[in-house]
Order: sequence, then C-alpha cells, then structure tokens
Amino acid sequence: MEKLMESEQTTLINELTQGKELTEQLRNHLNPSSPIETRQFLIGKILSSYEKALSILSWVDSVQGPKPTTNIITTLESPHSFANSSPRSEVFDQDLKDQSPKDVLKKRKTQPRWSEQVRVCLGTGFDGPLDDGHSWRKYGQKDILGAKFPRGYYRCTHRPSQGCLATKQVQRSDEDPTIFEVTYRGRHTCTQSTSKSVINDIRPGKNKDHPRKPQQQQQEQEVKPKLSKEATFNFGGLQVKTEGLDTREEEDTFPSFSFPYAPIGDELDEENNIFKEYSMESNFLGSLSPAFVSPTASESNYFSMSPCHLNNFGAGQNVQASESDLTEIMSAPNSVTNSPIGGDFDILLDNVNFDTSFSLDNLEFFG
DNA sequence: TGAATTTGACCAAT
DNA sequence: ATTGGTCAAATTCA
Repeated sequence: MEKLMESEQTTLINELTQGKELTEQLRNHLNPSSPIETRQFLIGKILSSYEKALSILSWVDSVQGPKPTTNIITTLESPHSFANSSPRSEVFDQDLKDQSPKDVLKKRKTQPRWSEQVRVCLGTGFDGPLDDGHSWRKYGQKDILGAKFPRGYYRCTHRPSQGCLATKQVQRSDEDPTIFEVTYRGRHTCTQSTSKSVINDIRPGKNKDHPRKPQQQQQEQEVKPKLSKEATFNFGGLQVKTEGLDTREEEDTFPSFSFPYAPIGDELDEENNIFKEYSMESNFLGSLSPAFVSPTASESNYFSMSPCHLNNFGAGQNVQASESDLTEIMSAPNSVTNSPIGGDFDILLDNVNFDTSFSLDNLEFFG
C-alpha cells in the first residue's frame, strides 16, 4: 500500500470515510422504530464502501505483487455482517492475471472469472430457482462435498452463437431447501435476452432456466444429507448466512471483492473502467434497495431475503410479483437488457456519473 | 427433428 | 487421491 497512486488513495480514503459516516448513520437507526429497510440500505452501502476500498487495495496488490489479504476479508466477512440485507460474497479469482485468451474455454481455474452469489428464498409455491432473465443451458451437475443437493452448472445459451461466456451455478441450500444459491461467473456479452418476456412469463414449468422436471426435482431432493459448512439463520424471512466457512475458496480467491464485469486479458487497459464502473454501480445501487441492486451491479452483490420482504423493496414493481419476477429482480446480475429496471439502469449507468455522496436521504423513497 | 438435459468420464487444482 | 468444473454422447423433450 506504500505506493498507492494518488487517485486510488483518495478514493480509498473517501470510501473508508464514507463507511465510517454510514456506520454512524446506521447507529442512529438502531432504534426499533427505524425501518429495517433503512438499516439494510445503510449496511449495503457500508459494505459497498468497504468492498470498494478493498478492491482498490487488492488492485494495488495485484499491481505491486501478491500480498496476503485474506485476513482483511475475514474480518469483513465475519458474522457481524448479520446484515439483514446482504452479506456479500463475491469472489474474485486472482488467477485471472495469468490468463491467456486461449485458455478461456478450458477447465476451472483457467477461465478468468469473477463470481457472485445471490440467494433466493422461495417460500411459496414453486420449489426451484427461477428465471433470471437470461437463457441458460445446463451443462453439468455435480454432487458437492458437504452439500445435500447437487450443484447445477449452467452456461449462457448464446455461448456458441455469440461467445457469451457467462455461466452460473445453482446450489440448493442445505439448511433451507427453499433457498437456492446462485453463483454467476462472467458477464453476459450476448445481446439477446429473455428478460422482456420473463416478467410477464411467469408460468411455472416453462422456465428454461430451471425446468421443473419431476426427474430433475427428484434428483435434487434425494441426495443424501451431508455435513453442512454453513449456518443459515432466519430473521423474519431474511436469510442470514455465515460466510467464509468454506476455506478452500478463500485460500485462493478474494472474497468480498468483485469486478462488475468479466475481466479478460489486459488489466491495465481496463483498470480505469473497472473503478469507474464499480464506483458508479456500487454507490448508486448501494443507495437503493437490494432488490434493485442486483440487475445491474449485482455482480457485486450477495444478498438473501425472502420474497415476503420484497414488497418492501419492490417500488416500481408489481406488488403481485411472482417468484419468477422476484428471482428476476434479485438474481439477474448479468442482465444486459434485463428487468425493466436493470435494462434502464445499464443505460443510466453508462451515461451518468454518480458520485459517492449519492444521498442516503433517498432511502425514504423506499421506506 | 432440432434443442435441451442428463450423466458418466475426463481434466485441473489441491 | 480427492474434489470441483467441464465435456460430450446418450437421452429426453417439444
């Protein structure tokens, strides 16, 4: 950190300062009368600030040479992030540095990737993860050690035609089978999207993403129980999960850090873009409901909440949102033209520069 | 009949 | 040796 460039240093200080201020604001909202949404937003913003700060540090690290950073992360990922809204759990693979474009299609660990996790609590009706606005093609399923349910591997349907490298993994929660953890990797580069129809197309069983085939369902549910590595708690529908118990992942990755895009190749050329985009998204969206964060920036989000809470966040959304809708809202990080919000935000974010002082007063809007 | 899914094998990482 | 991620042939679906 000794050679932080000035701009990064300034940004770092700003972020940490902002984190401090936000924490103070949060303290003022600890009284029970304060709406929980407000606290969630504050926590989300705090996390964004810290993550951004960490991202800067991490970037400096990557430029100046490897340094242990996991301790910092461990601190931030501690259970203190009981944060009702969303303990983030993004993972950025540091091995992207030694990528050559040729390796992109190879096996794990050789593909440049960032990942994110989105948790979707489906408490009603269907018991499967739902569409997130993109069409995915399942290419594998694997029993995962320590998990009751197999993990599904999906890649973008448009991979062959458009070379879209977005993938996702869907893992049903051990603790609560109604919860699916979706880990996305890679940003969609495809231009096609099913998003427009998704909101209206809520027919269960027609979901391309997770068709509810009896066969498949049975597979998911009949896997023998194994030891769980995580603990999930319910706070009135909000899912809070203790992170960081999977040490394997932490050892070679950078939890809590993310790039809002799929970095490929030339880091330096994109560094400005990284921070610009990250800054805009994290700050702007951090000011919004978690439900809004996902569609665009969502690559930097890991949140878990029950659909029953979405009405609190779904301003602008149909109150009668189906689970398809909810999933769409919550777990469509890679959307290009995704949910009504997501698509618009992408445009907005491309043209508007939100500074870090985006007012938290806007929270009232969602309260 | 083309597209999507399933599933065992393969490979890389640990 | 074990595990997670991917491939690809076989199978199923629409």
